[in-house]
Amino acid sequence: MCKLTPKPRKPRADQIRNRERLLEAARKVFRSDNGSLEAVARQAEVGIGTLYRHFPTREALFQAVYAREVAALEAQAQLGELAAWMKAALEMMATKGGMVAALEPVLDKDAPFFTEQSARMGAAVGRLRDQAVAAGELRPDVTAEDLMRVLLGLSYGPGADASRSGLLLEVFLDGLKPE
Amino acid sequence: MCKLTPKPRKPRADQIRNRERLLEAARKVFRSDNGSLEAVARQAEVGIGTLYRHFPTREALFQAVYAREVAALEAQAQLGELAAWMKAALEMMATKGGMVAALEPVLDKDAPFFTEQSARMGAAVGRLRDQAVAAGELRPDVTAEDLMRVLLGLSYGPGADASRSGLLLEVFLDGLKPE
DNA sequence: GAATATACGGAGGGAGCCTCCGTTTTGCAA
DNA sequence: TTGCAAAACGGAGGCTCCCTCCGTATATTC
Repeated sequence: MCKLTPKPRKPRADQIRNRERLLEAARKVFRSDNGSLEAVARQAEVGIGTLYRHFPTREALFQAVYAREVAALEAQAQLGELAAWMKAALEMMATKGGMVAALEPVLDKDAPFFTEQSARMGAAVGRLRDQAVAAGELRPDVTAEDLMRVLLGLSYGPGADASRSGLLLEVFLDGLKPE
Repeated sequence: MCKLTPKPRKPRADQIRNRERLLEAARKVFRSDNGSLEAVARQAEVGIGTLYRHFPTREALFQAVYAREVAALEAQAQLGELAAWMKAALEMMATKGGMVAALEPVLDKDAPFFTEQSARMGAAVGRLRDQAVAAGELRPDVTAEDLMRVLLGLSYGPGADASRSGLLLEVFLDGLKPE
């Protein structure tokens, strides 16, 4: 009388367990190792096939791992302080190297589909940015994507130096004022 | 009577020819393909072993390919205009994706040896930066490495968008003024 | 034209990516 | 409980890339 959908089965226990193991392993491996997916599977003591079934693409795994970080940044964005938010985001990226992975998809124009994570992230930043523009605190020709790009650029790639990126963000924020 | 060194032989013709082919092939492959070294060798119609003999590491190949670009930027730096130079560098990177590879080594603190290319590049930027500081046009707390970092960050990695990076550099340069 | 230093090519071993499918486990109904 | 089909598991296997090593080919030199 209740379930009109075919047959809702309880998810299997091993499925849940393995997913958890994989996420845990991925966090470790992404932070140190070269980030090979096979290494993640090994660390999780799970077959490589299992990894791919849970997370069909590398992206999917990244997204899942850093969903929590995204949520935190999203919450922080509620406060409505653009400059403060960018500093917090930078901080987060500095301490948690892999965090950048969560930002990437937002910027990838070619992404086959806008995932929920990146959509939420993008929306949060967009809101912040719009408020700042409305308040006359931000050059209107700078978009939310631009802001993400800079954050990513400052903390990503070879030569990224956490001890300097704070200063560089400062410089950038200075330049962001209109007029 | 002249050569005290053992036996100076003329370099073989095929050696020179192959080196040229490899550089040409590398330029093409780095710009489009995934940048696999095997692809470079194939494109050059040369054995993989030959590639490795000429360029023992990926870095070595990159460096050779972009040595000319570096020289151009170095020349441009002679003009002594920091802002103009950064714009030119950005432009170059936008049109020639692989150019970033030439900048990377400058930023890599862990590089086992400071190559000539990166040393020249670093020196050129350092000079520009010092002049700008002396002229009171640049915050003295920003180093030459910082400048490179930003250039790299704006044009490198996922989401890099040549059409936006010009504006972002503008913003950054605005923020660079002291006071 | 021969000798020999020099360069060439690619086989081969290691590793990662991803797919596919036979085997095992699990939830559910009888 | 027991049985069974759905769901999940694991890893072999086919592909590509990385890099080394060494037998073969060739340009220079005498």
